[in-house]
Amino acid sequence: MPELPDVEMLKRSFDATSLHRPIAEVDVRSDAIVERGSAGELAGGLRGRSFEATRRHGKRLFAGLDEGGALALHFGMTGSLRSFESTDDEPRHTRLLLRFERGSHLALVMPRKLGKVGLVDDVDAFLEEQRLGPDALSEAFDDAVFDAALAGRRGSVKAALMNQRLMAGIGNVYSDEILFQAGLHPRTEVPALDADSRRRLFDTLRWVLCTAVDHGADPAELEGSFLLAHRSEGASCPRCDGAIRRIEVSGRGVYYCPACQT
DNA sequence: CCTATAGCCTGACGGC
DNA sequence: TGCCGTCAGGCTATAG
Repeated sequence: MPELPDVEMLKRSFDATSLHRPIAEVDVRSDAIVERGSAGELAGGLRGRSFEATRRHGKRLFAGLDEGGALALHFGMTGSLRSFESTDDEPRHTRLLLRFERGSHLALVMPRKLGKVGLVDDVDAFLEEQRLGPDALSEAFDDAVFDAALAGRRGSVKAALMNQRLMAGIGNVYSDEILFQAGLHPRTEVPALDADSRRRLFDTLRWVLCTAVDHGADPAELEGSFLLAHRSEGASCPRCDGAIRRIEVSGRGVYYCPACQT
């Protein structure tokens, strides 16, 4: 699930359920997903604290703590958050469980343990250390920055869009969506784009991400003109009704419409 | 700098 | 029903 629009939704639900409540109990169920310190240190650093505000950067979510520092969340391929009241409602595959005072719980649910959680002192320093590019929906990421990110690249446009060091937030699904909306074939190479098409690609990228966020990153809500809900071999193209195809590009499954994307 | 590949993990799904 | 292969919305390390 978790690319930029999805993580934005997770941020909103975090904000709605889990701010300004002292954390009474921390249960780390999987040591494997803890980074920068041990499970014990993570639990110790959270217990008694409360979250004051969250910040999203690309696919990452940071929950700032009342006495400084932040909990950094990375959702991997299958991570999400669930808030619930009764212990009986704890979801399957809970890897980190927080119990707040006054009863409510927050679970980091992650069937495949490909994500990470950890404590960071300073979010900006962490982003720099990880060498993450600008968030793809931030003000700082304008068409000039996009152009600069692509300058001198030899590989595919898709790989560039998904490169978190160039721009943060786009993964396999949304890169497919952007290419579909831009009418570009998934194997299009960066040097094949002139200034005009780069500009159009940038506008498309912003439009796709904004629209996805506005519609709750929900495939059902984006049904109309989006490829998102048609990611299977032979599905019908939402634009031309032709057959969607699946090909392999650098080890990832790519869905596209051979008629619309040339 | 860039690509391709394997690996990390686990579950869902389809075919036999 | 059971077993097996394939696929899955991320990312890193490695080799070329």
